[in-house]
Amino acid sequence: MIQNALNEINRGCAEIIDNERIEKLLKAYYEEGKTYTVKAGFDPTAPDLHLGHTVLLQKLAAFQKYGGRVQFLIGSFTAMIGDPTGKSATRKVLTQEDIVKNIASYTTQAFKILDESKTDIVYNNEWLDDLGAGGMLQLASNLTVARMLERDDFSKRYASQTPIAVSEFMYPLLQGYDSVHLQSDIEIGGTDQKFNLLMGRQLQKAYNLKKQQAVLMMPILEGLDGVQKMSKSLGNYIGVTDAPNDMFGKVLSISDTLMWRYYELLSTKTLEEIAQMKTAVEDGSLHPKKVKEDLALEITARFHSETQANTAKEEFDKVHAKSQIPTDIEEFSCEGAIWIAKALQECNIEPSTSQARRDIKQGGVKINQEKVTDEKLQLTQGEYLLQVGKRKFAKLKVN
RNA sequence: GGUGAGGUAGUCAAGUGGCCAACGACGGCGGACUGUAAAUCCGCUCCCUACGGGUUCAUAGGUUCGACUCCUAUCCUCACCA
Repeated sequence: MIQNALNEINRGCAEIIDNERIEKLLKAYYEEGKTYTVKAGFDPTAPDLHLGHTVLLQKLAAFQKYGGRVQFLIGSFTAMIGDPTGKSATRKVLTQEDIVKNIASYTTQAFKILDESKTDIVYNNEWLDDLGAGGMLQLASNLTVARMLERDDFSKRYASQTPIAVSEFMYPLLQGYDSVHLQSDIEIGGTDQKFNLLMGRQLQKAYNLKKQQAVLMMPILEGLDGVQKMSKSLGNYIGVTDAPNDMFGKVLSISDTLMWRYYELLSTKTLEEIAQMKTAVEDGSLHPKKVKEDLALEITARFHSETQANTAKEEFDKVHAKSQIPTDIEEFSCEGAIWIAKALQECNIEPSTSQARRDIKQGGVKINQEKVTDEKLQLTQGEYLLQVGKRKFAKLKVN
């Protein structure tokens, strides 16, 4: 039993510090029914979660299955500083209203994965506000500037003379202090958080807590391109709130190699099942397309519903595999005859008439499934199905 | 504060008086192919009812028949020195 739980908890992890502690906690749960706390911090700087965040959430959910109580920590205080991790410039500071708004949409999204009854949402301003200047100084005395500058992102910024606000130095300390206050047993975060996570251990010791938290680090999920980390600013993300069709399509667009990584970090399938699929694909008995479809279905169903996921699949097959027309097409209408290039522009499927002409010349424009060859074509009264390329559609009614 | 270099299309980056709507790369778009929105190959890539016209190379003026290219001023960026 314990071994099972351990396996599931270890799955996909990049690094675990103090695995023994985790084992002991699990043992105490199975033998004495004692629960323990697992802390994860979330920075309410953006309102939307993407699959990269859900890697952590799913790990938290795994802990919940085995006696863990999640401390879902909202960095309501620290958001005002901005985490310097991986950043090359001082971050913009958020206003209180922004933070409140972000938190609300954040938690609803998170509870699609987490068990709400085993989760405590905590806000770090509740105790950090009261820390006071004295407490702050005491806290800061636990760390030397030299150690702080050892951090890659800080030293790079320092070397390149990019400004570092002193307040940013406080960030890891405050995050670590959260662990002191909450007396967390385990903290999890991304590998890029290593410094901050270890600070929790160091501070717990400094503040004479009996046990130091174990630290579990998850790898950073690659984005759709398979190279850079998934992030909104890079545009290579799958958002938790993405429409079913988009979500399904985005998963299918990843490469076959990346697909296995997503399986490991995002799927609820067991590692054995995944290994079996992998062998089957390698010896040719299973088609990789099928495997990827299953993944897309699983992920889409998690955030929407099984029915919606299946609809999305059908829709995808229809449009891409069989090059048929999608179900929902935006409709436009206009008065009087209209020039084809102008019509495409009006329907927002071409940015300019020049681009429209080019695409017509190249045979990329279709009306009612028929290729358009005449770039001077006038559309007279009637209804038309306009198409540019394989996936831009519009319906136009000419009155 | 001083000195030097530079600002060119979505990005990077050529072009140093007419051959420039401006080489090239990436990206993007279209086509072929494919299980795929991957890879590969081909084409396109400022706007305009368009074999022609219009507006571009930080901004504003100027020189010239003609300027992205020369001059002047302004704004911004970067490097070195202090």
